[in-house]
Amino acid sequence: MTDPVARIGDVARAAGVSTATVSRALRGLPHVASATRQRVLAAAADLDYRPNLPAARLAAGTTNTIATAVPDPAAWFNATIVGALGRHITAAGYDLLLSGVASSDERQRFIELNGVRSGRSDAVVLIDVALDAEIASAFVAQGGCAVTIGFRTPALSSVTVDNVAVGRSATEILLDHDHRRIGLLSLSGGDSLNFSIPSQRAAGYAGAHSTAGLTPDPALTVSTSNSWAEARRAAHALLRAAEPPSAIFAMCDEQAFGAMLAARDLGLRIPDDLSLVGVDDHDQSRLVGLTTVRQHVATQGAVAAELLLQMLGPNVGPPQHVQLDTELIIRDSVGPPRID
Amino acid sequence: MTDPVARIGDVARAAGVSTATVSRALRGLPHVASATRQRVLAAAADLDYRPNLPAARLAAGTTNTIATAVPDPAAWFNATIVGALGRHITAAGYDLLLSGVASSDERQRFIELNGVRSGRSDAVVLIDVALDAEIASAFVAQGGCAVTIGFRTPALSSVTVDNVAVGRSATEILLDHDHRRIGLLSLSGGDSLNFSIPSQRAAGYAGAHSTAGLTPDPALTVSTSNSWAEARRAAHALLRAAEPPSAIFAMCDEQAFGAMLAARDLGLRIPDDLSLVGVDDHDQSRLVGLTTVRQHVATQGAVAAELLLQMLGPNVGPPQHVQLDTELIIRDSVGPPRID
DNA sequence: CCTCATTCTGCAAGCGATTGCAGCATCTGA
DNA sequence: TCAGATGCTGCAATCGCTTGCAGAATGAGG
Repeated sequence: MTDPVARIGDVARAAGVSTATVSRALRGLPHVASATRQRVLAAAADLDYRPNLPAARLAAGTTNTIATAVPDPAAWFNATIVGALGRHITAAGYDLLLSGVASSDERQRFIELNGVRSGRSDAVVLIDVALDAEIASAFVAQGGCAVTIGFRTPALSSVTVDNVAVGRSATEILLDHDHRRIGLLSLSGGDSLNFSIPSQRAAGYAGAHSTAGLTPDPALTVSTSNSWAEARRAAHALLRAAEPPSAIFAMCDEQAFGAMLAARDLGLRIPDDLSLVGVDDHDQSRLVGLTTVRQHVATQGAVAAELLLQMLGPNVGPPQHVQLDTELIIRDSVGPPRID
Repeated sequence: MTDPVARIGDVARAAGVSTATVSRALRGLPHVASATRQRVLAAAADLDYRPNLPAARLAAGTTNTIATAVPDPAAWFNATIVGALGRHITAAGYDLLLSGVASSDERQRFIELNGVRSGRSDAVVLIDVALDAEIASAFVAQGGCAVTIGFRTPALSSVTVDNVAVGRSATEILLDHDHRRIGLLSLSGGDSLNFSIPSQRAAGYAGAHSTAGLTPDPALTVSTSNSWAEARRAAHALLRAAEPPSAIFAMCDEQAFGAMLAARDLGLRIPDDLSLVGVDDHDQSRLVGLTTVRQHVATQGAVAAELLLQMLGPNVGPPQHVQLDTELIIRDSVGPPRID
């Protein structure tokens, strides 16, 4: 059962060289005669040798692993980013470690666990899991390497979108259609992950209002998770209030889907009885004709990977912050308010 | 910058004990006096000590890591499973390594990379990435530990659903509504990952037909990926054929969404002009009123985690195969065929 | 033919934990 | 008070690979 697996020494013996040479040959390092390299490769193949990773990592002091913290790995947005991120870093020879980080305790734990000191990972990417500037600085001071997606901390590289612009343009299209009571389905991020996106989009929402000389009714704002079921309940409540909104801005498409369900429950047609704008441009948004502010999600993962690989490369620079464009995608969920 | 990080030796010195004792104390092993343990914990906290993982793994010969192979981590089904899986194994103190495995080459590479010998992971879970029985046996012969989700190989533990029953019940409801030309949107799995699910569901589709004394028209079957865009094109073609189907059975809800789009493109109403059944019970299915065969996706991940942890425990048994129930969820996408 | 530069290659010292075994206290019961 | 348990600790050997340094071999130039 536990057959003796080949070690580097066995390969060395078989090839008639030292372990040092085997190590170099197998990793394609220079200073190995090509004849020798061939011999080593043949011996390794012959013995079906696999280097032992922990040993290599211990000796080399590097892990070739990138750890990701994700509030909810099953959410479309996160899954899409992780997919893109994984594809890129895997191509570069890194492993992807995935951690669900749903609470600030878990976030704290994640940071501690993945400091350079533990040798668990070479770098870290944080998705939507905002960090105190202080913790971030401490992290890099210890040699930590990180990029954040969805929020920005000076000390860390980041990839973001302009979330106040997102909130603004979503609100504006509604305003432009003469809506005056616009509900806001805000996003609650886990418990207290300092989730900054909702407040920024809300700022855009408020900004658009004030530009139009209006003040939004605070009663029209409710927070829910990105689950459509929860959003549905919230929208339901909103729509059955004494003075219901004629339109809803949902901070993510999944919430908008929930709002659609609520509208259907109440016999409201979209956009005749209720206008709706979301954010993300979820795969399914097109299906249901949802007008939304698209952010290029997979691209965010790809860019993050790029930043990471760059940081892990030979010449490190200061943290970089890239902000991606967003665009309003007009479909069929926005129209003029119904005239009663 | 590279401040001297604390090693186990530093903690030992600070606590006035040996590294052996520190190691035991920190891991909660027995045979440590509680006073000593306190002293060690205090010293460790004081120095902000983190064990070096590669070193620990090398010495202990165990990695506390589980590697997952997933064809497409961004797909809803996979993301949901990974989320559930991750939650459970993280709770048990394991790390989750995620690998996208889109081709059979990558699958092969994944297996090689994650054999016990490499010390990359303690166990492996394969999602929808079927394996030759031979490779599977070789894997366990070398001490590999694995559970598969979505397909079954004798040598490995597995969690599955009865996919022919799935195909059968989806088809039956259509047949029961007097549909006689039922289109089949089949799933093509990457290139050649031996993706067995489509053929099983297709068998159920054929079986239901023959039970009813019918033979399905092969021209009504088309394969696409699970992208709704691709499914949309395929359904489009199907519906514009000379003799279009009056109903479509889509092997996953995402495909069904694509079919819905196609129907809309062509001005067909559901279920008046076209009936539709999917599989999965995707989050959004409810939103669009899709009748579907639900499989409990998150549960599959949870059960897989359970099997894994059990296999990694002290007493290993033979591989276990658990098959989860499915259920037909009736919504609004199935009706009688239109009478021309 | 000699010297110097240029490649290769091997030696051996780490990397930072874990753990079997032996040794020393302390405790128990007679 | 003494023998035998029992409970804590420490010693030191490992785990398997990487890498700085020095030595050997080869080639080029004069």
